Amino acid sequence: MHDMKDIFDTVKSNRISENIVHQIRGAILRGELKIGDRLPSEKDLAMKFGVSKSSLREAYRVLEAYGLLEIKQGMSGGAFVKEVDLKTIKDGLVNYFFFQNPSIREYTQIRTFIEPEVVKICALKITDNDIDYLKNNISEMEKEVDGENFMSDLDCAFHKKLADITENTMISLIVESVQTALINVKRMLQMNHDFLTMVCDGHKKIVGALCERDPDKAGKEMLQHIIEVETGMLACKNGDMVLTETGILKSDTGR
Amino acid sequence: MHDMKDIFDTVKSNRISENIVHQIRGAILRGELKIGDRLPSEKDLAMKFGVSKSSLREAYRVLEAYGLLEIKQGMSGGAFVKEVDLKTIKDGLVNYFFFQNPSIREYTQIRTFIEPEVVKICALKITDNDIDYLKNNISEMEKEVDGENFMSDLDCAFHKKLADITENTMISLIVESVQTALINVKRMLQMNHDFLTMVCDGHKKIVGALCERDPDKAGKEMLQHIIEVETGMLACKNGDMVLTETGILKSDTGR
DNA sequence: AATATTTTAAATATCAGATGTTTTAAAATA
DNA sequence: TATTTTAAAACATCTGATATTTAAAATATT
Repeated sequence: MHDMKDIFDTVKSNRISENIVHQIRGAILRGELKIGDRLPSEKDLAMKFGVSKSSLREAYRVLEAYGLLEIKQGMSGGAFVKEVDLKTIKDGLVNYFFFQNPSIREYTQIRTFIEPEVVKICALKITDNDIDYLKNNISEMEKEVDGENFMSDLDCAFHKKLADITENTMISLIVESVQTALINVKRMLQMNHDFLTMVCDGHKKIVGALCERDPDKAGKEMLQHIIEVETGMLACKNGDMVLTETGILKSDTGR
Repeated sequence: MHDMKDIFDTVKSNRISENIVHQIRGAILRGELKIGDRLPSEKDLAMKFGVSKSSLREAYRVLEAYGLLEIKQGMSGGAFVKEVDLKTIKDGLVNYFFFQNPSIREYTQIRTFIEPEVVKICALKITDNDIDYLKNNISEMEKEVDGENFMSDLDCAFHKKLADITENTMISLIVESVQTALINVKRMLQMNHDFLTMVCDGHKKIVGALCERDPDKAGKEMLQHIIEVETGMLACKNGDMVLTETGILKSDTGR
C-alpha cells in the first residue's frame, strides 16, 4: 500500500555540524532564542555540545548563511541571533531562478496577477508623501534615460514602493524578487533608449491614476504597462542572448 | 550631493571563506561551472586558493546551505555543483516568515491575488489525469478528517498541484511557500473538524468547476474557498495563541 | 576635567597536521 | 563467474597553536 518512502524521510548525513544547525535553528523557531541573544563563545559551546571547535564553526557558517546568526569578532563579540533579512532571501531566489531560468511570459504572468491588484490597493491607501516619492523616482529615471547610467535600480524601486504601500510583507517580497530577477534579464538584453522612455511613460500614467485615487484606472494602467514591457522585451534582439519559449539562453554556451 | 553610502557598498568582513564562497558562486552564476561538475578535492583546492582546509570547508558548508553544492564522502566523492532545489528556498522562506509573522489577512490577500487566476488557467489546461489526482487528494483528505491523522500535507499538495498545472515555476514556488507557511499557522491554531470538512467541500467545488472547464466559475469557487478559510481561521480561538491585526502571537511569550 | 592615546583581554579567524569514517573500485578469493 | 576482501581516495573530526579584531579599561595629554 504505502511505499516506505512515503512514511520515512531518507536519513541524511550524520554530520555533526548539521546536527548543531538543526538544534540551534529549532531553538530559534521555537522561540527559545530571541533576536539579539548571544550564544556562548565557540570554546564554551563546543565543549557543551561535546564537539570540536571546527564542527561548531561550520554550523555557525551555515546558520549565518541562513541569516539566522550574525557572528562578530573581537571582545564582546560572538554569535548573535538575528532576524532573517530580505537580502538573504533575495540572494537565495537569485540562485534558484538562475537554474529555473523563467521565460519572459512567466514573469509577465505572475506580474499581471499581482501588480494590478497592488495598485488598486495603493489608490485607496497612498499618501501625498508616497506620491512625491514616486514622482521623484520617475524624474530620476528620466535623467538616466538620457545619460549613460542606464536603468540602475530605479525601476525596481518604483514597483517595490507600490508593493510596500500595501503593508503586506509577502507581497513586497514577491514583487521585489520578481523585479530583481526581471531587471537582471533586462540588463542581459541591453534594452534600448526607446524601451526606457516607454517604461517612464508607463510609470507616469500609473502615478497619474493614483493621484486621482482611481483604483480601476490604476489597475488598467499597470496591466498595460506590464504588457508593454513584455512586448518590448520580446521585440528585443541581442547577439549574445536567445529568447525562447522556455527561457533566456546565452547562445554561446549552447545550453 | 551624494552621500558616500550611495556610492560604495560597506566593506564586509574579509573572511577567507566568504571570499571563496563569492568566487565559486560567481563561477556558477556566470556559467563557468555547470550542474554535476566536480570541484577539486579539499586538499587540492585549499592549496590552489592558498588557504587552509578549514577555511575551504567553511566555504563549502555555506555553498551547501545555498543549495549550490552537494558534498559527497568516500572515494570518487567530492564537491559537486548542484541545481538549487525548492526545499532550500522554502526553508529560507520559513525562516523569513517566522520573523515577519504575517497576519491571516496578509495570507488571504496574496492568495486572492494569485489562486483564482491560477484556477482560471487550470480550467483551460487541465488534463483528466490531473483531475484524477485532485479527486484522489480530496478523498484521502476526507479519510483524514474522520481519523486522527489530521490535515497533514494534503491541503498544501492540492493547491500546489493546481499551481503546477500553470507550468510557471514562480507561481508554483509562491503558492507552495504561502501554503506551507499558512499550514504551519493552522497547525498552531489546531483547526477543528468542521473547518476541515469545509476545506474538503471547497476543494470539491473547485474541482467540479474544473471538470466543466469553466474558468470563471473555477475562479469564483477558489475565491470563496480562500475567504471561507480566512473566516474559519479568524473564528478559531486557541488558548496558546492570540490572533491580532499584525500576526499570530504565542500569548505565553508575551511578545 | 575632558579628551586622546595606549594597553589589554576576550572572542573570532586561520592554520597545520593527525586520526577517523565512508565509499567505491579494484584485487583477491571462493 | 560470483562473492568477498582489501585498499585507496575523499570527506569528517579533533587538537592545539597562532593571528587578528574589537571594545573596554587604563593611561597620558591638553
